[in-house]
Amino acid sequence: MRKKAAERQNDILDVLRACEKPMTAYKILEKLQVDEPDIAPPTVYRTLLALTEQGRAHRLESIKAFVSCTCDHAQSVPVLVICEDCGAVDEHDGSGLLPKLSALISSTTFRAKRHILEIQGQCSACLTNPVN
Amino acid sequence: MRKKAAERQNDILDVLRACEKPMTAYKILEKLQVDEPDIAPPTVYRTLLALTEQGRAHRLESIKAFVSCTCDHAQSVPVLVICEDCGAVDEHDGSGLLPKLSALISSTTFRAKRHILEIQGQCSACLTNPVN
DNA sequence: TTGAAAAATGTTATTTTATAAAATAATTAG
DNA sequence: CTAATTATTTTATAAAATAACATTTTTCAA
Repeated sequence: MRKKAAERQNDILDVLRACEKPMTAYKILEKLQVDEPDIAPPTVYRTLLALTEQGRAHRLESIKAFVSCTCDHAQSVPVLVICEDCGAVDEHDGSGLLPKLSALISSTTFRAKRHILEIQGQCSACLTNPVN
Repeated sequence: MRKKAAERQNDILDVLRACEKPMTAYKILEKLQVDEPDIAPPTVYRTLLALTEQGRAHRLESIKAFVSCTCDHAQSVPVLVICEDCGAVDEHDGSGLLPKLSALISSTTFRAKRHILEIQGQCSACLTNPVN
């Protein structure tokens, strides 16, 4: 028996929501394989592609991992804030940055399709308690 | 005979400058191996790390490739604009975005170390001439 | 000097991430 | 129904990155 794409997508979103830290594709794969041992990498990557295209999940390019979207899925400019120490990721809506961003690049001549905004550093918890 | 790090860094910058398109670590490796067949991946990655830390090169996280810096190497917020069609990359200084960015994230409680800003889309040449 | 400790670089091997291509199953149009 | 199309899975491999270890160079105190 094989699963419909939508069902698979929900499975993976469930996995992402269950861990509040970002997960790599292969970590997700491991989790899925607990119930369905025969799942292979392409299934995970295909499903993650669908989820990110829908805006229901985000790919953290700089750390090769995925999180579920916690903001408005329709927003076009997610700003992902990554703590280097504990790995926690916080999401913000960066649409307010668009005017400045467009002004910066020659926006009359470049058609932007995707904005990638990631910020790496230390979250307050890790600054306060460096043991983390 | 082995090379000093600084010399190696210049070699790799030369490679990056010679091609105006972004290069992956392994493409760079291939170029270097023309003259020095025994170079291995870690040499390239170590050198690229030094170059990016110095700001002399940038890593395009979303396409796993590198370009030489064409702006002020000291700038902290490079905005890298990537054409999906022809692969060309344009660099801008995004320091002007910092106030808005800081306001967006809870900057009092998060200490930002690195900003990653990449924009994917179509450059004017590819919009005009879709054959590219 | 010289040779022991530290730093830098090189090498081997492996791990991690990602995808191409082939195979199979489901769906749909006739 | 059943052939054609589309979607999904499987197998196998490619591509990217790094861990661990080995070697060379440098530094500097004795």
